[in-house]
Amino acid sequence: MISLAQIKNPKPEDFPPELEGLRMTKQRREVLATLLAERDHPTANNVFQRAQKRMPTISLATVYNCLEALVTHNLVKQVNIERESTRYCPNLSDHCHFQDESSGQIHDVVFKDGVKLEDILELPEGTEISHLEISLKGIFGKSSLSPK
Amino acid sequence: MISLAQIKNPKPEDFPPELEGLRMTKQRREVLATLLAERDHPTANNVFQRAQKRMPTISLATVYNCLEALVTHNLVKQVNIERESTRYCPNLSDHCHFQDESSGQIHDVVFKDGVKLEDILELPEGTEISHLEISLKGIFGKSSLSPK
DNA sequence: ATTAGGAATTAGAATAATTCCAAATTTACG
DNA sequence: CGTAAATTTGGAATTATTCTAATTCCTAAT
Repeated sequence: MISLAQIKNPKPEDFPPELEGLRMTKQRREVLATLLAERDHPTANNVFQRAQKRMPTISLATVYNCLEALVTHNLVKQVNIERESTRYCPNLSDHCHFQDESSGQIHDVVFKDGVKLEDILELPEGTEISHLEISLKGIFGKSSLSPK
Repeated sequence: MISLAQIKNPKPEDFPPELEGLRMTKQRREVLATLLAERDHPTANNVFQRAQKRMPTISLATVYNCLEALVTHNLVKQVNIERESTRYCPNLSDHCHFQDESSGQIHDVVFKDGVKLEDILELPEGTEISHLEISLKGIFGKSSLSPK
């Protein structure tokens, strides 16, 4: 099954009427496409402003509703960094978030090779993890790649 | 240097007038003692209610101020779990937080032996971590120890 | 096509945690 | 002791998010 999150820049039209059991309404399409178009971890309000450009009648409440629906159906992840407003991320692979303190930008960070967090924590027998979030702050080193 | 956080049940009177460069006012003493007395990750409001019992004139705003001061001076840590209200934790050792979904209780979880999170993340050269938070949710297994 | 019924959208009101404010109090210190 | 700076206080303000109730939209059965 091809993950839609992988598609470069899908237009709202690209989404089938149902996705992961979620009814794909015009607004949900728009919100999802907005998230996929610019993967910079926008807040609900950011999404609202961007979506409004293509769909001027969409409301903030709807954006909240759509985001909630998308999160519930595992098409989008919520990103919490300290007490800041919630951000949204369409990267569904296992990763965590690093906020660079100078730029404010949030970077996705992955685990090295085959590391699983469960393996490095002292958890009692029988523990079941249903949700896990790691967030970091600091100075994000200039990756030697991607010059400019 | 003996860490005050280690003392079993310190009374407010136990704190010196300065701690980590922080002026220890009556209220700050009280808030810190409250946190150390019951280490169950209370919210600001929980702390307020408890502190009020010994100091009926303390205000919620002051509790917020004191908590902020204590956090800034590294005597207390803030605990964020998803969008819930901030909780406070006087355990200063490296650890993360696991919220049991049936009881709502929050458990401190430590890393196995000598694991450092930095070692398992794919971070670009030169990255400096200034803040790091890991939070988990799920079913917290009954530790075979501590029967009752 | 038409329509009934459930789901989704909308605008605005409501909520709740947290922060701000300005005045009163306390504290440190010369 | 007297003064300046820091802290506390109660209440107002803020802000992200949720709720509400009315409307609109879909679906799918006739």
